[in-house]
Amino acid sequence: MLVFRSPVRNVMLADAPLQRRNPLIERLSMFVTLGPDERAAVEAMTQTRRAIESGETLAHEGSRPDRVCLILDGVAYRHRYTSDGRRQIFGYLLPGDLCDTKFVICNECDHNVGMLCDSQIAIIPVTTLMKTMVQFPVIERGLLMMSLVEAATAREWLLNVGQRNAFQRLGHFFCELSKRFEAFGNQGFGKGIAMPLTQRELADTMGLNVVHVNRVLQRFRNEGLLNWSRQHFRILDFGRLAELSGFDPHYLRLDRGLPERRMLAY
Amino acid sequence: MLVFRSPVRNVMLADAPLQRRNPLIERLSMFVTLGPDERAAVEAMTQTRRAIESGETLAHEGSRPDRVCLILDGVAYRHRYTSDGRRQIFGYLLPGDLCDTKFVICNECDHNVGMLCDSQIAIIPVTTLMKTMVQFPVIERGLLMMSLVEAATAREWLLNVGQRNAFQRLGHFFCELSKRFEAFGNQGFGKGIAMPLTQRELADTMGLNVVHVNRVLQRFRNEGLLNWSRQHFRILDFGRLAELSGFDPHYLRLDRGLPERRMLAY
DNA sequence: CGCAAGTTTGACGCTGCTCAATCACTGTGG
DNA sequence: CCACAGTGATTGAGCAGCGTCAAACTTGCG
Repeated sequence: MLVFRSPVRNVMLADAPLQRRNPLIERLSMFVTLGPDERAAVEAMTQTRRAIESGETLAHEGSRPDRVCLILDGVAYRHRYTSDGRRQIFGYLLPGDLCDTKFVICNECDHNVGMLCDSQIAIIPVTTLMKTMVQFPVIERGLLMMSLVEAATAREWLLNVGQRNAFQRLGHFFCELSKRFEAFGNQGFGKGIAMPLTQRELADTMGLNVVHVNRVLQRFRNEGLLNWSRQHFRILDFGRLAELSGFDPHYLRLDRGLPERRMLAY
Repeated sequence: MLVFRSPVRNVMLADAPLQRRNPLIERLSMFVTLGPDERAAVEAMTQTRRAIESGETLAHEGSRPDRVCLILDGVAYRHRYTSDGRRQIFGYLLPGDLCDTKFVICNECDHNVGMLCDSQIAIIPVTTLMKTMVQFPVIERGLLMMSLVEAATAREWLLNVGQRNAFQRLGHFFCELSKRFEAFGNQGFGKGIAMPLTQRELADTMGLNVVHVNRVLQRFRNEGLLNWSRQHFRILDFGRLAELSGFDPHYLRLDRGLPERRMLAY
């Protein structure tokens, strides 16, 4: 079995040094067209970088952060615990995602953001972010779009957990992840995607139990739909998996992204 | 059995004519402090009013609206159907709620908004909304806060559906509704709350089945926690219900609202 | 090598779903 | 005034999807 690191990191390192690519610029370019000034502004805003270890917490429920973090490389996850100790995962942050524009306005974080692997982040002071948004409305619009996609994804997850069975839930989730990675131009896509999740995380994402997740994953394997192993997955028959699980990528709004990205690639 | 109409309509009609109260002003005042000019602007923005019947659709999935609707009186609900015909309800819009600021930016509606009873709405052209937000940043901030609370509520629902059993889900939902109504100063609160829902809607909200919802409602009744009958409910023991269902109202951000509202009450 | 974390398996049972019938209430038309 | 239909609530029987518990196994790592 092929072993590789975070696919995103892979791309970054293989194609160009981390310093040369800015995932936030790429992400914003999926929704808006950035001019040279705007790119420079995003670049400037994301200069303060920092390594962060797996398991560390980027944002604590109840805290009042004065900065926003950008995932440059790695994966984070939003989550919260119930009073009786059950965990629900609300979403995963991939490179280019921000954590969290909203706390700035709300003044208070209402859930936790933890790291799933050793990662690189950029730290953006709130004041800098604000100034940049005021000066470049296009950037503001792009950030707004990003948060709207996140909200749409949250609705999709609610529908997923509320209305679909375990098989469909997991299928839908993997389709979504796969599309998101694809949109970043992940080179390793054909061979599989690395995602630092355990079956525990999958369970807490889908409102299921670890044992049952395990059994559904086996069914995926037996039916030739998907292989999950050692935090790597590979969808073998995307069309069928999408159909069986009712997946429609529209809510991710990746459609506009593709031509844009092609333009960015020179 | 006491019979009354929509409690909100009730309050409106009993306390002051609809024209005298603007639910959007009240709602914004929960998050920001509006000056006389800003109130006037909100007032001006919401002049175009219209009656709308139960069952009508305010927004269609896939449509590209050029206006935003404000619920003045009545209840709407956001929902979407899966490809196999199951419905998930994403949220309920009460007087003061907007449907939908986000579509403006996204340019496309990703779910439906339907009316649960005969209602009154105000129609705000997007251009007017934009101008008002630019001219009065406080209003923009208030609207942003409103959409953040909605996003936080969506997360709470995901946790609810993903991690809690049927009893807790329903209990949590009723606690939330009750708190939201309470925040509007609903006079009939002590006697019960009218909410134009069938058990079918409750089921599609909670990711449950109608039959099971019915049985849980009976259990609430038998345990002296809550009465639900003919689209009216009355929580008999809020404290216990909240505890049993793990409800913590923090995510609704009503805390700031209370002193504000008191000031508004003269 | 030995430990810790994660995965896999089996047995068992409960929560919640399906199907189907009945009841209660409301509005309609004759 | 009553018959009737439609909608929603309620009930029962039966069962399956998924959860719980517990143990074994596998993998990675110091």
